[in-house]
Amino acid sequence: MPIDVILPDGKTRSLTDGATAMDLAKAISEGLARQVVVAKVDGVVQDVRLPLKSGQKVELCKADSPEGLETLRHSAEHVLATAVCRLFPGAKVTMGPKSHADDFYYDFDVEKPFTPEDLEKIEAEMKALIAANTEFTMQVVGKDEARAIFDKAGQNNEYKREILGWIPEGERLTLYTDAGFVDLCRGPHLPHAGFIKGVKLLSNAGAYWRADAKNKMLQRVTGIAFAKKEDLDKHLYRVEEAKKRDHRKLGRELELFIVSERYDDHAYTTDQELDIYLGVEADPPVDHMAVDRVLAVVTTTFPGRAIRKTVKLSPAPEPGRAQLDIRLRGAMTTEQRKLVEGTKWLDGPETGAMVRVDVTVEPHYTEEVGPGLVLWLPKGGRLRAIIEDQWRKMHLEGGYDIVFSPHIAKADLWKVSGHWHFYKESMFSPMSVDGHDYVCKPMNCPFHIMMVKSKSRSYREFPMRLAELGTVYRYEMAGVLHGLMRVRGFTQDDAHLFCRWDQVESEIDRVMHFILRMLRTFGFKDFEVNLSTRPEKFVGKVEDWDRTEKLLEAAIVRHGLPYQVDAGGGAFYGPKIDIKLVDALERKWQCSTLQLDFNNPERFTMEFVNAKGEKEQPVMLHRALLGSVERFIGVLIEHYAGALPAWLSPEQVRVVTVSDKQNAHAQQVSDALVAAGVRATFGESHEKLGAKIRAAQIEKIPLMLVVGDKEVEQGGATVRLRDGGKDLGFMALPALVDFCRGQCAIPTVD
RNA sequence: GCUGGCGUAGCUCAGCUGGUAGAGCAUCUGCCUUGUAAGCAGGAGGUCACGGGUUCGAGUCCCGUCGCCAGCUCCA
Repeated sequence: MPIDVILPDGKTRSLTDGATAMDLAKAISEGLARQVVVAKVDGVVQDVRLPLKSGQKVELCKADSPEGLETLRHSAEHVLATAVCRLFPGAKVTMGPKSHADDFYYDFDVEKPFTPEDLEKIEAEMKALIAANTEFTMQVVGKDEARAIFDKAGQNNEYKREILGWIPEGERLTLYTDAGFVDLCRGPHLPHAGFIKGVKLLSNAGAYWRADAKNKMLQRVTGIAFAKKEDLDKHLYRVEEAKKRDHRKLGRELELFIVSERYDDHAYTTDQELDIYLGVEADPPVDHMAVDRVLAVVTTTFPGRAIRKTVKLSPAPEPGRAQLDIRLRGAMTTEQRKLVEGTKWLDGPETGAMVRVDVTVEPHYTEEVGPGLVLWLPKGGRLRAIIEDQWRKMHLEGGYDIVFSPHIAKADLWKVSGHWHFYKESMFSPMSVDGHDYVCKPMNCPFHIMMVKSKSRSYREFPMRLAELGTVYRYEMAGVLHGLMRVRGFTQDDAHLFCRWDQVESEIDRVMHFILRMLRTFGFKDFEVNLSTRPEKFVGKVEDWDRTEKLLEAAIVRHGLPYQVDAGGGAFYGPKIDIKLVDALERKWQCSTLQLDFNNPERFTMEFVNAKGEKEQPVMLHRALLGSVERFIGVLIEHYAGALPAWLSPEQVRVVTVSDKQNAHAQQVSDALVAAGVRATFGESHEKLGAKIRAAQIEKIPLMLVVGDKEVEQGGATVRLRDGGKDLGFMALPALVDFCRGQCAIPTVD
């Protein structure tokens, strides 16, 4: 019996029963059949080898379509696994990623980590498999059959067994085989590997089995594949370009900021106190006994010495075991050092367990601020001040009130909010002040709430919009720190909106508009939005969630932005939208966020008096536009490759002279510009003009004014633009000032 | 925090199987008086991240600590 399928143009086509998408392609034309790599059946990607059913809508996708490219990368991943199995017979194949939208990877369990040379060999083997147009064959089997096939192929390993275990008994599963390598895989795959025209292995790094640090570390090989060689070249070019734009490199070169620079070491002297840090991994009562024992040893070894101790307690690594990590900082004699340094074991009735004690001695202290803490140098400080001034100006115009709160506060505030319980580990250790724990603030919200609570509020006062450039401190794990993008002290451009329910819709809309206006001012044009909805664990009323999720979605639609819904991806306290900006290299950065909060008003028992004279709880919204000022500046630097628009440039105009005969005039030009509000400089130099121009160009100063005898005589300067190296010719002083002011004007966006 | 790699002058980097610390740029001092991306000469700059070990001898080999980089994980 023939079946009828519907093509994208709406026409139907008759095929014999059991016909596949590949059969359909062949029925249309041989040329198409050679190009098609995957089918989209009723909107779902499906392998071209699978049979179609009558009435299905079928779209045939070529390798360069989004669906085709994803399939191609997925297949490249299997070619990678094939190549590794061929070159490293002992390698155990585990798993690749769920999505193949960007790069692909495969994790392997191997004896030794791969070296860069290994990667080259693997890539060469992959290219050979691709050149041979290695076919993928598919079989649909039961679980027992699958086990037998893995055994036969010599690819039965504990990982594959575990993966097989996740599949319900009795379910049919698909296996794909290429060049003798068989793998359990949902598919779909390319007809053959020859469609992969550009492939490159990018890196090799550790990754845990099932992303759990308790599991074995596997070797993850990551690569990228394309349907055209040119696309690969374009991609590699972009990677190179990203490297050149790295804000850490430019930040140093342009003298904007430094992060965790280290300079000299200094030896301690014996009149300085001895600093002891005890990292204790033990369960009570062993922990305290061990600490007491250690401190007893230290006080007898260093009699009369002032000792400052810090103790950090955490649970034992496993029951019955305990470990102490002790760091001693301070001056000491060689004998004292020999007594305390090294690995020791404490035992005996007091501790009740074997306790491993590792003592390290640091005889020097170092000139270093600390990892993830930024020093803004004069030029970066200027940039930051420009951004913050603009931010303040726009907020005051936008109906916000600007507030300030301290950097430290009692930990109680975050106990009230509930964050202490979940995020204590990510806060800087509390400091004890007059018997109370104080912490560096990890967020600004409690302060703003307390400002609202500072007197009884009437419904007439809402909405209240409290904005603050609040620097917060979070103890991020050492491995995640990255330039300005991920730091331990950063400034949120935070604001909290408090309003009545009847104001929520308009407030959401206002914020959306405000976010776009702010980001566009900084020169970003394209945005993507993510809407995160109610997760399984949540606080508040379901109807409030549903209501506000709809309002958020409506606001996104009203502003005509492309968006995705992350169902169940919201924080426990409320739904949110995140706005990603797209930079010059088409990379996406999430900076802005707008979030409902059904938790804090409740926990902080916030209320206001409504029109009927009743107590009512206000609605709270969090929002950030730039996200973190530090990170935003990092994004700006990378977006503009350091060549910031004139209004953001720390130095907007540099006056350069042909010889030092013109110095006096150059200084006058510079002074006139400064008086007109332009950040202009002039500095004497014995270099030739070319060298001065070069220096200004490297410093990425947007405007250069050249002054020679001619310009002195005519009372002006010749203008050169950084961008394009353009020489705009001579301008007399009044026109010159106007021109520079125009070039440096802050862009207006509606 | 975990795995791997790295740490030499302000910056970018040489420094071989262990044998007296180097270059370019920047900085400083002179000379040159200069026309749109590098004039010339000279000087100064380093406990080779820190600590310990092996060795007659360590920038080099080994161990530990700190920091950075890539990835994992995390991101209120």
